[in-house]
Amino acid sequence: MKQYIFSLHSWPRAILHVDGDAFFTSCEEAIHPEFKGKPLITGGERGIVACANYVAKGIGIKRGVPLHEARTICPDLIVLPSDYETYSLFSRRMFSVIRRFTPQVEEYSIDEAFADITGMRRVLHSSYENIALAVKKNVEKEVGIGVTVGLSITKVLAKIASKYKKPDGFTVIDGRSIPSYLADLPVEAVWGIGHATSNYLWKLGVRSALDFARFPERTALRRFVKPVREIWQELRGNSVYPVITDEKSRYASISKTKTFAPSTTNRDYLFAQLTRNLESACIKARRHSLAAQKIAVFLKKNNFYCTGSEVSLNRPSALPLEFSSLLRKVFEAIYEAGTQYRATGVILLELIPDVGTQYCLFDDPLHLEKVERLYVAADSLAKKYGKHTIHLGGSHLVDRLGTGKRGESTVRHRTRFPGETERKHLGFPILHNSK
DNA sequence: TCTGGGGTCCTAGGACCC
DNA sequence: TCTGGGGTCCTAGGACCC
Repeated sequence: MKQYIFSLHSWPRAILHVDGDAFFTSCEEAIHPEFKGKPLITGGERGIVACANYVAKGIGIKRGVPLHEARTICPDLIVLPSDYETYSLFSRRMFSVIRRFTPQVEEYSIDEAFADITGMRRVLHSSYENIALAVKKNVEKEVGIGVTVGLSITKVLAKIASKYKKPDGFTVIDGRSIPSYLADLPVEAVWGIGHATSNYLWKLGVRSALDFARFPERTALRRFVKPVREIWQELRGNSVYPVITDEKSRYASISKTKTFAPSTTNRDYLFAQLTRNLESACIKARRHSLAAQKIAVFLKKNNFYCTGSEVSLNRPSALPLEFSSLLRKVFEAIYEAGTQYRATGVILLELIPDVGTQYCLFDDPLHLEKVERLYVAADSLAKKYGKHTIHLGGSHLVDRLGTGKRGESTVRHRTRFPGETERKHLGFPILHNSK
């Protein structure tokens, strides 16, 4: 068995990386052809450029630029809010076109896919290069957006190929031409090599991707940590990253963070922000029928350092009320009076499908049912009137109305909160309308 | 680069238990 | 009570990516 797997990977694979060109704006142009050829950006709702089309890029409007600056550069700029629902639709269409060529498709992000077409030449009566070209042509024709395609023998090399020329690029890196593509590529431009690693490699005398690929094996195995070792292998043409075909519908985590300007020391304000983070995260979790088994809470200081804590729950949940007294306790443990904080965040972790409530021995099923019904109602109201139509009352109320010990669990070592007292539920929680 | 928001994976080292 | 070793679980946090 082992031998079989090994031999399967011993001949070169053919891997495609398909990358949407200025994806968000391309989707908008597909819907509104009248925008084509004009400077266009999305991100209007956040005040910064999320995506710029190539016309806008040509006059210096890049991702991350503040809107007012972009408008100064180009008064005629067309500014649209990002419409993720629509882009997801285009994304799914792109993936389904690629799937016609091979079932081995990885939905890497909303605008990127990897596809393993190894062994498809005979089936499709075509060379790998022509299959790759056909993928590009078909996506463009059927989805109506431009894509860049890279073809090589590993994922990292396919990524380098698609990056080599864009937009509307098509690059093939076969085994023999690997060195010529890596020679002029700075090592920090390789997928997976960030600041920390490139600094380290710099000290070892590695400058280009080719230096990295040619790094002696003995030293590489000893000096590189696993992720770096794997990239090193991939650059040398040894495929170690599989194309992951699992549906990416399940999140491992859901986070909500909020940065505020100016920063603040105000404890009530910070807690209220955390409460809102928690609610938003839970809304998203419920939308995907997921429940968290763990929650992380953090505060970001002005110097960008975060203090926070992770806590396990004794029962998976996506209902803020069940977390609320826990949230309070974690907050009290990490908050330092007088410290300026610039952001808050909540992360729901270890998400599992929410298959109805699993009651614990000492839970009160009647109460839980009430809480659940409440959120079903809240979610349907949110659908009609928008998020946060209904939310938990002010932070002082949140504390008083905590659901007591239920829903909490053992809080481990560094985040132990002694002196916890059992609190009886005070009746139906008070909610108020934010409008 | 005066730094938004949403994710994933890996690892060192502490806690706890023989 | 002290000492040592080994295994497992878990958290904090680093590093990267889109």
